[in-house]
Amino acid sequence: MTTDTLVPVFAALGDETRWSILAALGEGDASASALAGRLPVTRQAIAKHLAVLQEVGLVEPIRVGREVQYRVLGKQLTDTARRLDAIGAEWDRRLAAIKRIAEGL
Amino acid sequence: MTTDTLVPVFAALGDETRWSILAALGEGDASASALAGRLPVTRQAIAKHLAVLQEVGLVEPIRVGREVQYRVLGKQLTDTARRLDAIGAEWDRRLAAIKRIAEGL
DNA sequence: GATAACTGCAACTATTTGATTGCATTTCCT
DNA sequence: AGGAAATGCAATCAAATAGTTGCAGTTATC
Repeated sequence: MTTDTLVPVFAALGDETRWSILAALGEGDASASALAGRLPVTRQAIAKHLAVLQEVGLVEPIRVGREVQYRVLGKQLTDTARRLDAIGAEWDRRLAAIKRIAEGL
Repeated sequence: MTTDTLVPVFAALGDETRWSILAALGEGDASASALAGRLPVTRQAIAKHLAVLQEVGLVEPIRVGREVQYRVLGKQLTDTARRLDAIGAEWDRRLAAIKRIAEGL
């Protein structure tokens, strides 16, 4: 289990604007144009963010006639959460082991 | 529950070099100089990364004589994981509700 | 007390990236 | 068919950031 696939997901999640997009999509699917109506950035900026989010599997495009709606994918978030939790627990486990050895037990 | 405090943590985690620092620290506390011996970047670059990681609570400085050792904090990672999991689950819950309404149930 | 090792600060560079404007293209609807 | 609304692509700009070098300040150790 490497962090190769994990890091780009965090990079994607490390931007406020992308979170506001995700938050909006969390209330229902929407197109880039529709999102541009609600957020203080241009449609093109939103389109780029959506491309980033799609790249890391946080969002999925759905063609509906002439527009492309985007759906947020909770699974990717919960999967990422599980991996993070495992890594954090592993750190604490190892450091506790080192401490035990240092105390000569 | 806002994402204000969450986003900087992700921004910090969205960099490969910082992960290699975290991975090294996961095997035991170390100073910036010690880390510079193992990683292909300068001590000063590592110092900057450690400052970022400390800022978001992923790492903690421990003064030991003339050097400053850093310890990785698994709790911050597991806490972040819980919040992520909750958000992802909420998205799926809402979208399922919308789908039910759309189907007229 | 001198020297060596470690940390801290500052200036600078190059790359990345978030955001914009402008235009071309596709697709629906009357 | 023609107009309106949506997406796609390209060039450009400014700010953020990862990285470097150089030097000053601290703290052990001999």
